[in-house]
Amino acid sequence: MAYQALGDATRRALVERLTSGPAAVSALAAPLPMSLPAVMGHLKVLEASGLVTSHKQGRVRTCSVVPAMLSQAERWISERRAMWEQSLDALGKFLESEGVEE
Amino acid sequence: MAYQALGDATRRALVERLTSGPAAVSALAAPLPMSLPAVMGHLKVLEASGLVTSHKQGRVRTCSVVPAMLSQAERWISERRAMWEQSLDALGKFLESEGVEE
DNA sequence: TTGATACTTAAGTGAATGCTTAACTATCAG
DNA sequence: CTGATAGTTAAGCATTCACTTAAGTATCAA
Repeated sequence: MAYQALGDATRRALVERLTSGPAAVSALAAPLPMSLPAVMGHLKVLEASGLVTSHKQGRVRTCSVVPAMLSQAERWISERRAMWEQSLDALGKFLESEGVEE
Repeated sequence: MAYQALGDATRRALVERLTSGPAAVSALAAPLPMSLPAVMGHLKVLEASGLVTSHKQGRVRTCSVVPAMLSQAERWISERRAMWEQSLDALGKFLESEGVEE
């Protein structure tokens, strides 16, 4: 799932960087305080989760985000939130009964 | 961040269960194929991430989701997706220039 | 062909995770 | 008080993670 992939700060930074356009592996690695193989590992996770694609031309591998996957993660959360809001009445009663502030 | 917390399947199941209303620790643990201390650990992670709150009355600890935190996670993704869509033109040009199918 | 570039693979390490069982502590019911 | 219930803490263990360095492979440029 996408959350596993997005659970790491470095990978979120990679996704964030890629949202402004495709980039080569070394370009992605340059600003990060770690070795290139480490960045490769993160890209592999992102690609396995479907959030990112890449293709190689010559010796350069170019990566880009797959917006459909971001949408999917967004939808999961959105559905849960909607479900929760449906049961806000229950929450209200619960909080009252327990005497919790706010 | 919330993604770290949502990265685990058990914790997503807990959040999902809680979206239909508050529940006690043992009620949450009952359907899960693991020990109660293990579930406690997951709840601690969820609470640390802000996705879940709990309070104890007598010997029962009741847990509930914090919708604001789900919204925050949703917003992060939403913003990234919007940013990406802004640069869809760049992607189009990129794909053309690389001769990628679709 | 020679050297630099861009990535890839492999091996290894330390820390964090996810789990277990066992031993408590704190209610609550009778 | 006594026993059952609800949760908590502690110790230990196997696995996974996020890195590292070192040693490749494949282009490309001259």
